[in-house]
Amino acid sequence: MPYLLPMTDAPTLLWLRQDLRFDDNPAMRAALDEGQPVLCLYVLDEETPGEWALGGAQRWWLHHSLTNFQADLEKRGGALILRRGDPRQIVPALAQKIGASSVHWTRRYAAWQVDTDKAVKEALKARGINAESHNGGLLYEPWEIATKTGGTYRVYTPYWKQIQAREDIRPPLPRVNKLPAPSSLPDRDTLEDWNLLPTRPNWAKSFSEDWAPGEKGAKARWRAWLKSKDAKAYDSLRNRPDREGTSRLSPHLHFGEISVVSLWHDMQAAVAAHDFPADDGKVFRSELVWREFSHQLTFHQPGMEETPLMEKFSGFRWDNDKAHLRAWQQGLTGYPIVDAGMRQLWQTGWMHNRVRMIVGSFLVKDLLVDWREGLKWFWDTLLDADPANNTASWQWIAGCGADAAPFFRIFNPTTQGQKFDPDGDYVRRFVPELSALPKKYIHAPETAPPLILKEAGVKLGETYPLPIVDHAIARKEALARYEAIK
DNA sequence: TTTTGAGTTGTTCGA
DNA sequence: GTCGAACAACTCAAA
Repeated sequence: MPYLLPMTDAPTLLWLRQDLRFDDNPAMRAALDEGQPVLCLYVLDEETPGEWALGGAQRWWLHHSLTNFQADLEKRGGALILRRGDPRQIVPALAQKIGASSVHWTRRYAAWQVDTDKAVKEALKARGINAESHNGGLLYEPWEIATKTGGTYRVYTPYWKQIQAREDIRPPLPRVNKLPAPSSLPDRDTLEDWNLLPTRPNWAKSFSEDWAPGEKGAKARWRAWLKSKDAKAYDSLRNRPDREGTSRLSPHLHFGEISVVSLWHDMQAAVAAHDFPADDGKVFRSELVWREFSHQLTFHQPGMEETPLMEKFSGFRWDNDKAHLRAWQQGLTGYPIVDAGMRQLWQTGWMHNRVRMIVGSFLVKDLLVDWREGLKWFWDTLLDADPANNTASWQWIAGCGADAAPFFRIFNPTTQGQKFDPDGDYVRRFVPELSALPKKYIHAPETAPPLILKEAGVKLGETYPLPIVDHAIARKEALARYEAIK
């Protein structure tokens, strides 16, 4: 029996990144199956060129997620070593120092992440240490889903059809309940050393009202949402920012606090038990597959964060007006649904998906600001900022990505607001200066009669901005710019 | 190889 | 107010 082996035997190193969980964790399971004590390592990489430094919002999440993970790990007899620096040096050096015979980790798929992992693997092999990476983040590896001719999918629907037809997603692995650490531990940082939490000002102070980082919080949210009334009308309510129509699991999924494989099977089981409508469950699973689709694109299209998938877009003429970008970031565009979304992002670290599309379309097509500016802002402010999802979605809304919207599809921020926030509740919550406006005018305050504005305490241009651009004019200009690169 | 069918998330115009 | 057509033609995937 492996656990009877003497503790002096070579330990195993488990290098954790975006897999901070004990349920269905293939890398953790494999490390445990080595039958030796396991040392867990997390490396904060702030120096590798090309590696995107963690955004501000995600630093807050990581602090809490690691705190909770560490506590859960210690309950299981385990130990977490925190180190800061370049993993290509730290991982092999630490593995050698503790005399590890093997190192396990969960794969990541953006080009620079793959490069880092390759370098770590080579350095370990050069030292005679076994290195194994695992799929713990996706339903399928990016190379497992191919077209009939062996190519990669650039259109979502056939990709989704193939996954539906396969029905070979692996069952979840059992939860790890014990993960004994070696008796002596190497030097390590403390979380406090890393200064991940914002101070002066503490702009994240309200985050904890909305979020519970960590595996426990992820599971609680998933279970509660699955039972909720709004979830069971997912197909229609997922588009309503004023309702609890979406699962809000994205930050948990990003940090690997919950497994996408578990979500898939849980949903299937809920449908089979008649606890969840089959059609809505299918739409939810197709959203999980959108995440897969973005990850396989990132893997097969290195440089996607910078380069439009459709080459002709390289010549697009942007305005990149700094004042417009700033107004968008601050939620002061004069379009209530846009401003509500941008303020939700700032206040809660998250934005509803429908509203992400509206603000994205507005930035790119109404303000003619380069989608990469939007990508950067989201990277810094979103708790769920993910290289694959964030990049693929910005390219999609800009019209230059895979399966992108046709150029003439330009969202009208007013009608989108009326359609998806029909009573204006979402706007009232995040744009309080408009909260007294009747719903007829809540999405277009500039059309309200003076008396109505006065009664609602709104002074356009003072308490709330006039629209910074006229949508009808901006739309025509965007179409002309697209015409120029055709 | 060539052909055929189809493509997340929309808006506007005019009958 | 509602509805269908036009937007403009391109790329992808499969037969």
